Amino acid sequence: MGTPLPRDPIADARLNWERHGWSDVAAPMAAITAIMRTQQILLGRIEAVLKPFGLTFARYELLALLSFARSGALPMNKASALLQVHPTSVTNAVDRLQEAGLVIRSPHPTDGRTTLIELTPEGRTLAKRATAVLNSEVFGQSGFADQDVDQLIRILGTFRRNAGDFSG
Amino acid sequence: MGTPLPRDPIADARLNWERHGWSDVAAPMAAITAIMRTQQILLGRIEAVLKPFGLTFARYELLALLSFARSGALPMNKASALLQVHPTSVTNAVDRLQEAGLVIRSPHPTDGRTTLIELTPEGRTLAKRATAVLNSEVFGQSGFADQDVDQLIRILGTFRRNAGDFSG
DNA sequence: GCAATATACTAGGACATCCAAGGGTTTGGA
DNA sequence: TCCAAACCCTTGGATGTCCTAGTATATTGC
Repeated sequence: MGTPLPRDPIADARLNWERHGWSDVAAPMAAITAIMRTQQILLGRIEAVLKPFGLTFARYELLALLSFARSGALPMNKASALLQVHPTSVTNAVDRLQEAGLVIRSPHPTDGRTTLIELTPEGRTLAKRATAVLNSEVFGQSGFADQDVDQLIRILGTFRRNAGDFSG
Repeated sequence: MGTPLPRDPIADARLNWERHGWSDVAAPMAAITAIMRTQQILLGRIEAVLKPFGLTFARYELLALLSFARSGALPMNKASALLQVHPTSVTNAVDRLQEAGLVIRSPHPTDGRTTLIELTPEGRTLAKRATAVLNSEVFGQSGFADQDVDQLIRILGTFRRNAGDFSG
């Protein structure tokens, strides 16, 4: 997984698709496979940057989300919806963040079913520090040209809307 | 995770970034986050299609890779390199595919360290059937416009090359 | 008012990914 | 020739994701 391959494996897969008579879907196959691989590369970079903070991307995302909430607190179901992950994934992340003293669970004032996740001062500080490093080490050096960033935002935004992520 | 949100959470995150004075990296942050989410959506669709076959995407990828190898067999380390995943992930996938009778492990004829993964007739048949459904249900209905597919292949191809995936 | 339905969170299980470490096989330089 | 270094695969552990099911609380409708 270290040395670069002599050929692009995804381009090769596309050629294989075409050779087998699936030319009509070869291009989307290649695009989708490229998205999978790109996500893997980016996630690796992000996790490497967050590791010194004792954070994973899943935990960081939750921390960052809370840090932008005015009160520094959110119901778990709201966090699940905004992060677009399964509720059990939020439970998992909160468990670990709570162990680390970065968030606390507190009961919802009016709805007994709901649990609020609240940022602790330590959590807020760590979120700030982690964001600064992510900005400089990952987002600031994404390797995408500016106009390509715009293209990605447009293309993937349309895709996500069509997939039912949001209606706006 | 079912109902569409009223607003695009990634666009909101971008606004938050800009509000906090990180405008210079807000766009790449949004693009990268969109890639993460898009991958999640696509993986979900793929897994749903493969589930009736008793396959996951990881196992399918290995099966497909083998089906394109002339001999229907590949060394594990080669599969690991081409699929760009950790060797232990290949071990895991092969274990399960072997239990299902879709591949068999065989010793390398000259190198005692190497294990060959070989497609069984059942494995080859299943790969073919699964590919047909993936083509029609996922790749053929990706939701990307044709020119956007080309853009994605170009943008992500450049990114992957710069990230060291391949040198070609 | 009370039962039926809907919602919120958590527990347990199946999978996948990576890392670290260990045992076997080859290769290559002293 | 021979031993150290490199390489290949597997095991064990930590994390994350999702699904299914179960418990508790709210809401709805009769």
